[in-house]
Amino acid sequence: MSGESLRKGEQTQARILDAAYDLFMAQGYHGTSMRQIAERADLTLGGVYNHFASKEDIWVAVLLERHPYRAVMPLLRTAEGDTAEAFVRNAAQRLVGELSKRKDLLHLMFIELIEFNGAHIPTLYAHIAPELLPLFDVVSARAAGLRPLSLPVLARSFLGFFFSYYVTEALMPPVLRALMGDDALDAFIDIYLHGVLADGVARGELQGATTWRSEAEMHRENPLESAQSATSSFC
Amino acid sequence: MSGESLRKGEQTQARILDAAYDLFMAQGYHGTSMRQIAERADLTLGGVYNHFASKEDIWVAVLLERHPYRAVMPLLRTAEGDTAEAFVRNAAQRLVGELSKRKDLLHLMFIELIEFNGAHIPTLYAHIAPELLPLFDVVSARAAGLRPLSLPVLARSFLGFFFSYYVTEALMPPVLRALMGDDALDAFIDIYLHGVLADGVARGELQGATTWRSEAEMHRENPLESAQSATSSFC
DNA sequence: AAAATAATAACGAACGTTCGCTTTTTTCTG
DNA sequence: CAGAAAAAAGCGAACGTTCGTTATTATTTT
Repeated sequence: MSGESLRKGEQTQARILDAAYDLFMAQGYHGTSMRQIAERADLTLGGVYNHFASKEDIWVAVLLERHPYRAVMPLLRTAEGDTAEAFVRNAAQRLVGELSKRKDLLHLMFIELIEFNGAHIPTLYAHIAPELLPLFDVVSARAAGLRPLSLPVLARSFLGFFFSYYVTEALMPPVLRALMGDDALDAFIDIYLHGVLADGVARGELQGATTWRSEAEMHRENPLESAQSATSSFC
Repeated sequence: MSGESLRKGEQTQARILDAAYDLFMAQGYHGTSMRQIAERADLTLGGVYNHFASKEDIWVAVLLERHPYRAVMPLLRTAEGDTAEAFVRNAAQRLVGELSKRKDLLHLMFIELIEFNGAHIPTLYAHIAPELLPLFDVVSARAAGLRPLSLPVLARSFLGFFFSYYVTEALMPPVLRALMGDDALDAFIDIYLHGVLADGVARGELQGATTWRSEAEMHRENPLESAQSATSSFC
């Protein structure tokens, strides 16, 4: 019962981080107490302090160990597709797929931003910087099919565009999300690849091409009734 | 000294909301105490409770009164431009301009999401639903120049894409942001209008067209050194 | 036997909220 | 317009609870 197994203390430490992660995600940092962490880790309050000196130390450990880059970067690094379009499609689907499976991933960063004003972000980036650069190489290998945008612009627009898929998922009124249907991601990818303008169209099939004009006209016909029905479905 | 002026209690109530808003933005909901709110509103702790029954009531009042839609929707409703492209450009510049001037706008929604799990979002949308629909009409009037995407997809991609401009502004390592330069927004708009693919290019000048390939190759030459220099600039 | 880990109990401080009282403001009335 | 009556607003202290943290003591693991 030794050798490859973790030492007792390391197991407990991992249990504390597990408990803290779950609670932070559900209630935020200030909304979570040390007593809750201790109880969920099957430990007494005092016992926790044998492994972490403070509550904030627990947060930093959680942040460094569970930050979303850790989960997202391998997905992007191994994305498939020879052409730029196929690669972007695959990478976007992987990214959003993972984000929607694990809605907590970005949550961690938002807690850091909101409750700490990003005070630990420099520490975080110092921790993951070595993993960032190989990612650039993957993108640059497919650069031939892309317009000559700068690498930071590309990275930021790609991540931002599909991160926003997650954010709007949470922020949008349910009734609007329902109108969007299940192929919303395909429509997002399409916009990212080809833009919203109609000028250079005729690039093949367009998913998400619905009867939206008639919807809008319906709104114009009787805006008040639409507003009221929308209002009621919000609640 | 009466008539058009506010009653005394309403002034104080507004002062409480001002104070609470500032503190919530800086420290989050759970990170802010009623005593801090009282002090910043030049009031005693007990006095606050003459105007709000609880701390959470203050939060809801702040959320309903200061939510970003209130500031953003008039900007979009009065955006100019006859063609779809001109309109999108103008609307995006207005949106991001306002977001970067007032970095707190989205913060409010994130606090709601993180510290309350969005418990008040239905209330919020019930509150602003009547303002949402006129916005749809504005977009549908310019629909001719856009590809036939559904209205919700258009709304979500537009807001999401440029909201993400704000989010990545806060999340990205400073060294990457610096690489992007000041014309990053123009590049964002361009991507939203025309996409990232090179297939339908030759649409005129392209801002942000830098020597990014050489940068990437520099990284490939000596990845470790780049990583270390990047690491050091993070801190 | 030594070192690491856990439990117990307690600390002072801060939390949201309530209370009784005084002062100010508004409204009613002559 | 004055002044009393009513209502609203503000104060200061205290409530009971929970917070993060820390000693001290007991129990396991090495």
